[in-house]
Amino acid sequence: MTPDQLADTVTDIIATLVSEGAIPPVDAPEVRFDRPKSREHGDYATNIALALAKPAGMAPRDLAVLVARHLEETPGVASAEVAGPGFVNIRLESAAQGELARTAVTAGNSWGHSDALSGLTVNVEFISANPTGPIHLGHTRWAAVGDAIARVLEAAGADVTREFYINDRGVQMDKFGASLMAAANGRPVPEDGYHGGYILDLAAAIVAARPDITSLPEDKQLVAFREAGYALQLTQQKQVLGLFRTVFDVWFSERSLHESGAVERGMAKLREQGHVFEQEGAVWLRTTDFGDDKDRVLVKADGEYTYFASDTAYYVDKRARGFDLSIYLLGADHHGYVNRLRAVAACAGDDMDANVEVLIGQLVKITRGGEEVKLSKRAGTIVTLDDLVEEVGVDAARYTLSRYPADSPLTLDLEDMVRATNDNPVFYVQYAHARISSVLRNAAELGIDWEGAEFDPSLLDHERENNLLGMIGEFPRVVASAAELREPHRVARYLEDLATAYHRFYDVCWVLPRGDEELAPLHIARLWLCAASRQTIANGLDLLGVSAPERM
RNA sequence: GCGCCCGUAGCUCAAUGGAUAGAGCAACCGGCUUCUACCCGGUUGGUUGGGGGUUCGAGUCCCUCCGGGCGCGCCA
Repeated sequence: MTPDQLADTVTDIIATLVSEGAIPPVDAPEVRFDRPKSREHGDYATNIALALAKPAGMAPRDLAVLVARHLEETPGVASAEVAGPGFVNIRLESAAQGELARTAVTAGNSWGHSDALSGLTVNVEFISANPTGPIHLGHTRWAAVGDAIARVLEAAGADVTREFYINDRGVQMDKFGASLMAAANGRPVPEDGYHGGYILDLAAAIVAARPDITSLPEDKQLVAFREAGYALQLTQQKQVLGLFRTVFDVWFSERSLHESGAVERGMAKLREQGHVFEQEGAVWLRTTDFGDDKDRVLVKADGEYTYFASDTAYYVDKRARGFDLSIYLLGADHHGYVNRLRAVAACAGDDMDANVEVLIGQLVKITRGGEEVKLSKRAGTIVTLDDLVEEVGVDAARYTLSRYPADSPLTLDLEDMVRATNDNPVFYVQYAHARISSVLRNAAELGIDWEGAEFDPSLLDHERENNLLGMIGEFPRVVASAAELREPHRVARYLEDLATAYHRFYDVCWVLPRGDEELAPLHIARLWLCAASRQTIANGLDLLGVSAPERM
């Protein structure tokens, strides 16, 4: 029996109580069953009586007694007790609890998935780095978290598109080209250019592929370097992100917005909605109509489109492509964009609460041996995604970056990440998976067909088995809340607890027959529990883009 | 100056208004003559930055102060 089924049961009980006149008709709050921190409080607990007390005008404990009395009659429920100010604590019969193992194994790779967001078409845009340098650690948090958000949304049934917006237009591109040209000609890179060592490598690669490039006139040469560098850099970004298992469905070029007429279409859409005005020779969008602190310029007095014009066109284009919800993942240094992006949606005639969502993530502070490393592309002191993967591996990097809520500031020490490899929780979780895999391999070698054998879930009544089953039962709700809150770190934290529950079980409960011991129903039941644990860990790791090894 | 985010154990961080604020690391003590010890058990460690408020209940919500980060262009 799952906690959600318990909740449904209580919803029915409340409806019954209302129809019997035991409690006044009220809008009942959503029923939730949680796993209490202390097992003395049972397998599950609900605060529904406390939440219902005020609207019903009754004492919480009186309500709790009514609910508990009905719950005790529910099949699978061993006991229901009222505790504290009005909590209802439930104990399940071990058979009802043990059924969770069958549920998880039967569901397989879709265990934990739901249809909570089915029908929702979501565009998740993240990283969106300039194509003027490698993906660095500042972007890497989003490479891990953005992809994990996409994965949990998919698990909740949403139709998700991962999108990378390429800022390939504007003065930064020209500075990039100028830097490459200077480097190729043995001249110092301009003060406001890009100074990383990668510029020299890129310049050399460009010259090698096209030796005559440096004999072009300066203006043509700059464009040639810019375009060649852009192509190489973009390819490199795609390749590195692919290595990191973050694969984008769409790489969207800012230039293409201008070339395809999308900018004009976006402007037309905004004009149609009546939020565009002209002042002092410039064209403005009245974003202050929707909570922005100042209006924004779309077209400068000199006739040039602003970057903001691209942003608005991009949003309108996303809508035209059929996305119900556009999620933007931005760094804290862009939090000033939140109001204007929301206002853009509203100016386009959309609902800024429903159609757009801006998630702000704090920046990652990088230290090396306790000393801060400044991530400056221009100063050339960057730590790239490439470096990180090479040093710690994809699994450790992805996991470490996605086990913290994105809105909490994070300090990572590079030396720690390398040295503390064995202490990284990702290995703890993966080890549990490998350990279970080993047990199941051994079972197969012993010729035990646990899947085909009779499974008696009531045999799983050991305290550690009960605890492990309870953890497994939480998985679908963890996934659902991770999707709903856009917080995939919940999956990681959950997996650590689940791994602990498994290791504790394993420590005390022997799974396979020993020596010439005969195969008993308990062995079978425990193998089901192992298989359910493994399936849950594997599915959870997959949501984070982390591998689930069979051996370690 | 205005705005947003943050402040939890020595360190890095959890905790969807719920019961005694939890993990990992670090420190100390213990556990493998049968399924992976990358594991398990135990001990030490807190005025959740300070103060006030809201309520059955606040780390969580509101006000205020302190401290830190970031943002406030017809730049991109």
